[in-house]
Amino acid sequence: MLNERRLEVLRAIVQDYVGTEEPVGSKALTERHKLGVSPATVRNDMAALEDEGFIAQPHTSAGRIPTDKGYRLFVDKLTAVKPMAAPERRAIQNFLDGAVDLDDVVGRTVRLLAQLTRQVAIVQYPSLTRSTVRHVELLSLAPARLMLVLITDTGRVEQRMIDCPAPFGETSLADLRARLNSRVAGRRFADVPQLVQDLPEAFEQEDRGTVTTVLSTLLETLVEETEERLMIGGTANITRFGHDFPLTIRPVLEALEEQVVLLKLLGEVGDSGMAVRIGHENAHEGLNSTSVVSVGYGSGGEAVAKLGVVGPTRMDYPGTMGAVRAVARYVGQILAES
Amino acid sequence: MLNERRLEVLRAIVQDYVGTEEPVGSKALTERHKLGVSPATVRNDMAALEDEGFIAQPHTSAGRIPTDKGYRLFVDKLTAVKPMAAPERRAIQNFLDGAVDLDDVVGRTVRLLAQLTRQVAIVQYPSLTRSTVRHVELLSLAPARLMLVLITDTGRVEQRMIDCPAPFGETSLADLRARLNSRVAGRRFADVPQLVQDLPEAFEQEDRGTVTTVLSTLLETLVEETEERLMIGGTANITRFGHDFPLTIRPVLEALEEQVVLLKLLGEVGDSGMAVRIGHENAHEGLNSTSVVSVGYGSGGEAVAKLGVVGPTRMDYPGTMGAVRAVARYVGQILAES
DNA sequence: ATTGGCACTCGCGGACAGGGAGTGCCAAAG
DNA sequence: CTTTGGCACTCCCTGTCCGCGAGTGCCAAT
Repeated sequence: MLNERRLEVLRAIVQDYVGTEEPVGSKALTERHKLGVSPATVRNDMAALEDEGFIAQPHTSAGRIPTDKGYRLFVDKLTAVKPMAAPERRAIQNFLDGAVDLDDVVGRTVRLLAQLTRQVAIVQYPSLTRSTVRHVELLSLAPARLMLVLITDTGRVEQRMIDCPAPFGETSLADLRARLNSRVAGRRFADVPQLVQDLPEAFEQEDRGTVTTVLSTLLETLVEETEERLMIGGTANITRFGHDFPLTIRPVLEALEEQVVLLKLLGEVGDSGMAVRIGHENAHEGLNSTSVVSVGYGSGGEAVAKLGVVGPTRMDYPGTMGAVRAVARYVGQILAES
Repeated sequence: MLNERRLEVLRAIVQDYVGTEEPVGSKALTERHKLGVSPATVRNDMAALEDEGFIAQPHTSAGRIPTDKGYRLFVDKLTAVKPMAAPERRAIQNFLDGAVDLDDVVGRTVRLLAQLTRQVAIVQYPSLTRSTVRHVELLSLAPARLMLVLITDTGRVEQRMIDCPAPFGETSLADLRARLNSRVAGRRFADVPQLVQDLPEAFEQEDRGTVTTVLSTLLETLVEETEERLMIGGTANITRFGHDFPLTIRPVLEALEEQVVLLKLLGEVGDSGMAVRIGHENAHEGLNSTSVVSVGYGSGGEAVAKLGVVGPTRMDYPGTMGAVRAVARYVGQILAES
C-alpha cells in the first residue's frame, strides 16, 4: 500500500508544510520536488496517505497537511538527525565555555537552545540521584552549631544548619570531616547511606549524638535535594507557533508555568537517546498542538538530567533534533570538565 | 477648563473602558453613571477632554478611550488605592505563612500576585548589599585547583572553581583560609575589598599569585551575588492583555525574558511608596502598551527589594494597587519573622 | 451653560459574485 | 495494473456594495 514513492510524497508534504505553513497541493508538490510523476498521480498517492491517516485536509478542496501520525512516520523513517555545521558547533562551545557556575551553565544552555531552535527551551538541573559526592565540608559556627556543606561532582552545592545535641570540639570535627570524606568522596548518592552507617561507632560516646545528627542531616539533604529543578527560556518564541496561535498560546503558557508538568514531560523520555513526542502523544492536553524534543545529558556516558525544546508540531524536526543533541553533548562536556 | 464634572466624566470613561474593553460613547455613559446631565453635554465635555489629550477616539465616530495621560490623571487624582477585603488578606497571610525558605517565599509571592491581579507578577529577591559574610571555605581539589565556597548570613552559598598559577600546599591553604576568615567573617560585603587588600603581602613570593587569584575570585563572587535576581510568574495572563494582543504580546514576552530590563523597570521606582508607570512612561518600548505597578518591600521599615505586576494599560488600577501593596506588606512581615 | 435636534461619518456584518487552487473520478494510454 | 490528462465540482478567499447602528459635531433654542 505504501510504496517508496508515497513515502517520498509524505516527506515532501512535511517539508513544504514546515516551510510555508500552508496546506500543500498536488501541483505545488510536483513543481517543488522532482518526483518524476504528474500531479494526478500525486493526487492518488495523497488519497492513499489520507486513508492511512498520515495527512488530512483542513477543508474540502484545500491542500493537505500532515497529521501527528504523519509527522511520526516522518521522524521515524523518513529523515535523519541533521548534524550541526562546524561554525555553529564552535559557537556553542565558546558560549558555554564562558560559564562560571552551574546556574550559569544551565542559564546559558537554555538561552542557547532557545536561540538555535527558535523555540521554547527547557533545561533540567543535573539530578542528584546519579551524582557523586565531591566533598563534604563541616564548619563550626558556634559551640553547638555546625554547618554542613555538600558539594557534588556536577558543581551543585547544598548547605544545612545543624544544632548539635552537645558541644563538639574542633578535633572531633576535623576527625569527622576527614572520615566522612574518605568514605563518601567520589561515591554515588545512592551508596552514601550504607557507607556511613557505622560511622558513629568510631567516636566517643559523648560525640555520637552529634555525629548521628550530622549523618541524618546529610542523608536528608541527599534525599530532599534530589528534587528536580529546571530552567526555561525563549518563551517569546511561542509567537512563532503558527498563525492560529491566539488559540493555542494560552494553554501552552499555562503548561510552561507548571514545573511539575514540565518535569513529567521530560521524564517521560526514555533514559537513553533522543525522544520526540508529537502533538497528542503529549499527555498534557495543553500541549496537544506542540511537539517536544528532548534528550538526556550528563558528564560521563550516563545521563544525569534532561533538556529539550517545545515547539509547534509543524517544526523542522531534523534541525531541531540536531541542535538539541549538539547542545546536550557540549553541556555534558562542560560538566565533565568542571 | 477642567471643572469637577469633566473629571467625573473622565473617571467614568476609565471605569467603563476597563470593564468593557470597548470605546465608550456619550449615551452609554449617561446611562451607566448618574452624571445628571444629557449626552449632549457629555459630548462637549468629551471634546474638551480630548483637546487636553486625556482621551482619544480610535476612529471618527467611535467612542472614546483613555490615553496614557488620561490614566495618569485618573491614578493621580481621581481614585484611591482600594484596600483588600479581610478574607483576601487572611488568604494571603495563610498562603505565605507556609513557605519554608527564601526561594519558597519568593515563589509563593509571585504566584500569589499573579493570581490576585490576574497579571504578570515580578518579585525581586531581597538585595544582598547589606548582607555579611559568614564563612569562606577553601578546598583543594587537585594540586593546582581550588574550590572557593562563600557562605552568607542569609544562608546563601556560592562556590567557584579556581585554577592556581602555581601548586599551593596544604599548609599555605590552611593559612590562607584562617587569615581570610578572621578578616572577613561577619563583615559586610561592601567592606570586604578593603579588608583583604594587603593579604598577599603576608605570603611567600611563590604563593602570592595564587592568593591574588583567590582574592579576585572572591571579590567577583561578592559582586555577582549582590547583583539582583528576580522571579516572574503568571505569564499566561498576557493573553488577557486585550483582543489586539497578538501584536503586542511578542515584545512584552521578549522584555519579560530580559532580567536586566525588568530590574531597571523595578529600579526606576522611587525607594518609598508605590509607583505606577503607564504605557509610554516605561522606558522599554516593548512595554509601551503596558502599565507597571510596583512597590518596595522589606523586613524592617526599610525596603530591601521590590515587587510588582505588569498588565495592560487598561487595568483596574485601584484594585491592582491594593493587591500589590497588601502582598508587599505581608511579604515584609514574613521576612521579618524568619 | 445646557439641551434637543439633525446631518454626517465610519465601522461592522451580511450578501453576492468572480477567481483560483485543489480535489475526485473517469476513461484512455502505457 | 499504473499512470496520466481532462473535466466537473467544491470551497475558500477577496473585493464590493449596502444598510444598520452607534457615535460625533454643530447649531439654535432654552
